[in-house]
Amino acid sequence: MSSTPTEILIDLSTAILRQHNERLECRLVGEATPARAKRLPFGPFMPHQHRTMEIGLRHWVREQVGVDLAHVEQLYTFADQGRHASEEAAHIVSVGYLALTRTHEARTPEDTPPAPDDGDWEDLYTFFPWEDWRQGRPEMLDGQILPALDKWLEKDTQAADRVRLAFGRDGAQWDEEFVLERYELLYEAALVEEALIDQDAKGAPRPQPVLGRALHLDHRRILATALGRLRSKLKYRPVIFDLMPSGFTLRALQNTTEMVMGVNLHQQNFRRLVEKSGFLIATGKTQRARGRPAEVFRLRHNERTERPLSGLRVSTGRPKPSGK
Amino acid sequence: MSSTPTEILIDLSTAILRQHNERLECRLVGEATPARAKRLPFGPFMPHQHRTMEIGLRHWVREQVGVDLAHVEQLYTFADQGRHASEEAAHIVSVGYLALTRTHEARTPEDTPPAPDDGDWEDLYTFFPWEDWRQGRPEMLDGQILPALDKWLEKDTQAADRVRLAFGRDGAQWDEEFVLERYELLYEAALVEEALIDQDAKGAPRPQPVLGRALHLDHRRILATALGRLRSKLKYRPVIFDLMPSGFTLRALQNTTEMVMGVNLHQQNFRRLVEKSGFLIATGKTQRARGRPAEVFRLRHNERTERPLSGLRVSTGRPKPSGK
DNA sequence: GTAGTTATGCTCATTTTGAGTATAAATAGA
DNA sequence: TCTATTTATACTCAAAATGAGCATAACTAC
Repeated sequence: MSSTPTEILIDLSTAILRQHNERLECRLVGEATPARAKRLPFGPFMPHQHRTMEIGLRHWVREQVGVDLAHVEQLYTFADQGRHASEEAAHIVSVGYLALTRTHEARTPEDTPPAPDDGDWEDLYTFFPWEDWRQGRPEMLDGQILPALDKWLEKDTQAADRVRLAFGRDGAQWDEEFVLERYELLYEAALVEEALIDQDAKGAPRPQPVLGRALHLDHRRILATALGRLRSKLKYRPVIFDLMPSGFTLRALQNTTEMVMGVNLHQQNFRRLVEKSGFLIATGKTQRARGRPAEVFRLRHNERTERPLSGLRVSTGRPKPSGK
Repeated sequence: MSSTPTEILIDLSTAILRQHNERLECRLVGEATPARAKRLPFGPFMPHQHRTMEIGLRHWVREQVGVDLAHVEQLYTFADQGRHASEEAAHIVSVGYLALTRTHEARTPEDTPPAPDDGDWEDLYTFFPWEDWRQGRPEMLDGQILPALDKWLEKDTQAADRVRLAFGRDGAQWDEEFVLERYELLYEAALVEEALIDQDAKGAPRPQPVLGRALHLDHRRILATALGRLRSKLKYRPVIFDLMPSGFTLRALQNTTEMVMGVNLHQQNFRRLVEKSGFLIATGKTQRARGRPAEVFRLRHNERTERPLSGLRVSTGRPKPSGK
């Protein structure tokens, strides 16, 4: 293509998440065709225009995607596009970002519907159905994933311990933060479509179940990194509020937390945790729905800078004592 | 220099840490001259030779630096070299890495001295003296840093809250993980040499105290990121063992932890914590020095893959109840 | 021996956490 | 209007984790 020895392009790919319609949603671009899956919003990094990558990113996200980002965080820089067909022009290094945004809130109950961001937002868990434990342990785990992994392990016995840890078998706990580790294992075991594409561009016969919806190139890997990082970060930094509107009930906060963590939490203890954290201030207003009206809270000082940013130490239950 | 619109080079800079001589040490390269400070070990990323950046990194580290890396972790990708004089040839994006390595252990007490890695290893805290609280709160904080920051805040009052949080004032706790935040503030307030260099290449009169030793370009920023990440990661993943030799006493483990965290820990509680974690197995051997001989432990299964990798939830003390 | 030093064992009061039960305040339908 | 249902909020209680210290063991140095 070019004669320069290493022509490198930097591509900023961003997992933009929001909470909307009782779902954790991710913004996508492009049309899904049989040949090409959708992809994350992206833009090139242009060192001459933007001093830092984050500035560049915020810029084209606002232009192309039309949302204002609350929290922005660099995730990881992937250079091994070689794991995909390297027909692409130059070498592309993609820097993955996680961004959180708030849905616009209706000011009054009768206000315009929540400004249905015209973009293409999809439920995050369509890409990682095995990560959503809110309805209990997903059946696909015991029904499809673990059997298929076991079959794979017969050949590659090396990975047995990684599988055990990532998928919480044999006394190991399911750790909801290991999103990336699980996805990578499924990729290696050729249980996700991206692996099949990479292995063999010509439609080879698909073995095994093909799990979750695919994305362009390694974008699902970036998305997995994003979810894992967000789940992890929730516990020690107050990022959850960047997914919330300015006023919200504790139940809404809990719902959002549960969406992100992929598990259900104990309501009374969640309340205790949040109240003790001191992040919130009651507004005095209430919001009514079906049962008893709920108090509306807002962030203290409208800012997160107030206290030792400890985050919500949400816990997903104590490990059951195994044998011994 | 070149006519291509965006010629980008990727530079892998690595903070390689080890524990040696009762110190937490960092590997440096280059000679310090008045014009140029030392720098972190680095190498270019060559997409044609190495499939992933980490592979490339491990390769040239072994060649040039001559150490085997235990833990390797990508930290952050910095593109704003523009914050430095952009006379440099092309645009350089530097990907920062954190790597941990073990010092070679003498097999018997009379063995060859611990293979004094011929490289240039320096005490990490010469670059961040304010981060070491093992001898108590560093005097330079109240003596130099905070007064200078206050003076700076008179002009830029915006940053007051960031300073409060990062440096733990007005009831905020000192959070040992905020290494980067503190360094960035010192940079912005022009209290570190790198800031003076960037602002004005020609030796302008140095105001203020100049804190800690400087490094090339933004390498001290990478190092700050490394220390912060390591301090944070200790608490939830068992990375500390990648700094330890194969057999060690609990006191040695505690010393290493204290070096990293920059604080002293309660010995008995540390022991309880480690024992409960189940990471270690007593070898039956003991190691004698001055007082009662200490038992030598080693990692379980010689691997970290055993259990829910919870890390050592080291605590640095409960926040003192302030007013109310 | 004896003093000093370090490792290890154990106790104890608090705090945090997981898991309930109980009560309050609304809606929806008979 | 009454009643069942739903949701929010308040409290309780036992178990586990945590912070701090005392006590003892097993050495070295003199």
